[in-house]
Amino acid sequence: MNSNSDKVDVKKMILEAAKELFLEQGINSVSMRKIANKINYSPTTLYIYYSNKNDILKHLAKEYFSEYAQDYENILENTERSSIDNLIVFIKHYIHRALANPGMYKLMTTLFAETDSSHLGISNAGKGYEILKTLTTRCIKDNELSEGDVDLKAQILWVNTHGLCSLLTKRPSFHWGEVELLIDSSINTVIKGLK
Amino acid sequence: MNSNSDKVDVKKMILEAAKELFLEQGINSVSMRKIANKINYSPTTLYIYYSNKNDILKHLAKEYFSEYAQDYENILENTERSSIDNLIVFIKHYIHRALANPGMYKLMTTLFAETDSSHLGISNAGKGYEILKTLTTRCIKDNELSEGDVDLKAQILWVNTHGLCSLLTKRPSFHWGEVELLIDSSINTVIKGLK
DNA sequence: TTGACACAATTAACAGTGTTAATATCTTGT
DNA sequence: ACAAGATATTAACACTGTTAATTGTGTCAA
Repeated sequence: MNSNSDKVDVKKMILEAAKELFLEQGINSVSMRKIANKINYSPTTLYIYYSNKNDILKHLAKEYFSEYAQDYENILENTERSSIDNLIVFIKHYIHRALANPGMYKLMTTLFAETDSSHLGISNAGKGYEILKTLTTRCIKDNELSEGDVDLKAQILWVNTHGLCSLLTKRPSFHWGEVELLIDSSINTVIKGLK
Repeated sequence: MNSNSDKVDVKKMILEAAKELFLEQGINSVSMRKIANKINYSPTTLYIYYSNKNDILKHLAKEYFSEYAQDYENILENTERSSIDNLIVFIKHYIHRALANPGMYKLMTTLFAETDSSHLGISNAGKGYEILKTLTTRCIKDNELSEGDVDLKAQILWVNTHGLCSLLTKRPSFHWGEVELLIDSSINTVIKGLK
């Protein structure tokens, strides 16, 4: 009785419709009924494929985090660049991914901001930091960064990276100057300080 | 007919009850009815004093931002410390305020993360950056930071400060080492890089 | 004392929310 | 052709933000 009677993957259809609506109207303005309407299904059908609204968000988050996993692997395995250049490439890649998709980035960080976020079960979330740490370790070994607590250095880099993503996506109307200049300068400043 | 028949300020009572509940359960889990129940009023009474739920949030945000306005003024007017020390004091003060009240800080930043946040009308929100810029200007004048674009330098400091607040409040369960060490190191690293 | 008027608070209701239980409708294998 | 299983729907519950209409309450002028 509905128009999408092809043998499409309903589970994926729901995810796509939800993503589109969330980006368009924000999490709280999108109801299960709206998602269902968009794909011409009854609201309760969504509960056959996902246990609840949060579950849909969870799957979207998983998708988002795993989407660039391969890119990260490639950077990790790169041997042509110097270790410090490789670190910078990773950081910039991370930032530009957030800026290219500010809505999704905000959605994900909003998820974490909620009280029950600790039990959200997003495994890939902490992966960014692990890569950062690995790259930092290599820089120290190659004498491109000073000796010292690796975790501390990686966390300082993370703080800077996250700060850039967070502020630039959350406050796009602020009178930033040239955004690319800010990104470059910020990264260079921190790395200079870490040397 | 209700127990709070003293001549208390109902508007303030609502704000306090709302704040308590929001911190306890998160914005979305708190309904107007819950707030009303807490102070033994009918739900619709809230609409006499505030135009809607967002209005309550807005007032809470205003309160939060103006609460420390005097502290900031004091730092600005301090003449005993060197300009660079004064800058550091401000940044640390800002960070520790966020860490002392992570729930409130998360609430405020969640507010900004929503789509309609630009029209939220929080005037004090951008004040932190203005102070940062003033303090940075003084540091440059006193030769404690290198010459160059003041806004760029202030924004780099802001990025770092915000990153610390955001990550430390939003991901308290992460295996940070000694938090104070991270804060100090992070600030020192950026300032060293800016010199 | 009465009446008028403003203020404070309430009841009832609307449309919309997430979610569940019970039911119907299709698809498939035998 | 019929049973079984998967897929989808209808109806309902308790709850949400919010509004309109109504009640009570206190103050002041006549």
